[in-house]
Amino acid sequence: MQIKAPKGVADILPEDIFRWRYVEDTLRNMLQLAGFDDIRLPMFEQSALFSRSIGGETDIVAKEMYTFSDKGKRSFSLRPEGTASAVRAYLEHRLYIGKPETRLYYIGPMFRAERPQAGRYRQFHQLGAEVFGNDSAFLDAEVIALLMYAFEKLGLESLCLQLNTLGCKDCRPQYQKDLTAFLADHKTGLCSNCMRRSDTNPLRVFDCKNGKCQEVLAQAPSNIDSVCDKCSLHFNQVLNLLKGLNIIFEIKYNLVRGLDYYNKTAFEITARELGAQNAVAGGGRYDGLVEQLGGAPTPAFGFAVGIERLLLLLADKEIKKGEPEWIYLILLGDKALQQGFILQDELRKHGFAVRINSSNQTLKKQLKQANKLDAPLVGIMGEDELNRGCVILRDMRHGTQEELPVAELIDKLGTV
RNA sequence: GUGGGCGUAGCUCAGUUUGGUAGAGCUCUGGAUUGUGGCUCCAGCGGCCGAGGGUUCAAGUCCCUUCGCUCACCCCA
Repeated sequence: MQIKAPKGVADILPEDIFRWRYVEDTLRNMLQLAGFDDIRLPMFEQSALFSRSIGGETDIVAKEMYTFSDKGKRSFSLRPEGTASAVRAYLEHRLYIGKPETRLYYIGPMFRAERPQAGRYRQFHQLGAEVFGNDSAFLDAEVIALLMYAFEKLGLESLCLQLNTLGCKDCRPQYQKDLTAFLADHKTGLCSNCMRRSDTNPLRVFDCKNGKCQEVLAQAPSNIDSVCDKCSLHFNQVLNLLKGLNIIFEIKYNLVRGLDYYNKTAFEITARELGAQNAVAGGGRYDGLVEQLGGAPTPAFGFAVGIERLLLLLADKEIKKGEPEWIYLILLGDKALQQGFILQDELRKHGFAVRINSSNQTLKKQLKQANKLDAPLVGIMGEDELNRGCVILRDMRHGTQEELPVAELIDKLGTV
């Protein structure tokens, strides 16, 4: 039996790389416009980093992490997301020193041991961005707007921006308590799924499609009424700023994120076309996390974009490849092959991309191979050309060619 | 972890209902005479029909088991 890639883990093949580059470059450019710096974070961390930040009871930590121990007793985990690492690096290297705020972004693979399905993989790629040290609603709106702009540049339409406020450490616990108490009182009216959820993830109950559950929930305490004045003010400010930028959004009071560290603004950008796993980006504010991981109290806001999901949305889009100029040397006979080999070396040292055909086959066959390789230019050297110190330069796109001295080839290529 | 769908050539798939010699298109290789590619035409290579067991004179086809892929639940990017 052939060894295959693990379930949910995919090769990104050469023929698809240009699509990845297109998406990554577009997002990178957008982030650079807003002063984000690139950071490269490790792909595994001490397990405790994730359980402490994401939350030990969350699905991500409780059942989706790839955890292993090294030769000692230390437990490590492949990162299931990037924010925890970013915060860790921010603290470890004192990236806050000398700056009023710190803006970071990173891009790379994340790992979650879930059952794969459309848009969900065990190794997948995220671009994440984090801002530390700014508690203003202007930041929330700025970053969300930036992301929407990037998606617009990518040519994505019909995306849906959903927002919610999760409250802060002062008002959220009370709401959670109220809601849990309410659900406990009305357990009999709920479906089995919701009964389970009322313990594990109470807010999720609002998502239920069951009509009976919805009837019960109509009486439930509402999130928006329960957040404190400060949170409410912050949220409304974010909404107004977005409106001022003509960004269309909807408020989704049952939007809840699967990571414990979020507070206040939470958002998700979804795409109908994607099927069940329809979130292409998600994020929000996490003002308590830096402190929780041992730093000074530091407000923070961040998001992550799922690259594969973005690529799924762009699957039908024509993306231009950018065909580089290069020359394929067709060499007929041993002497020409020797000369061509040296010429290949010289051309590369002058910065021209070049490959020789060392098969010593007939001209016809070598031309066919040039065609299959999509060579834009071909240099032909046989006995005749060799004797005259010349080479035929053929443009494969137009089918035109000319003969010129080998010495002039380098100059000529510069002008093609 | 739990369900549904699907596994036949490198790729996309017929063939399974009703058991009877393994198929098509694309790709690939060679050819259509001399040192000029793409287009066309001709020929050819390529398969333990996912794997194992069972029924049968006979299994790609029917039965059981198993593995893989995929979609969905859950959750998330």
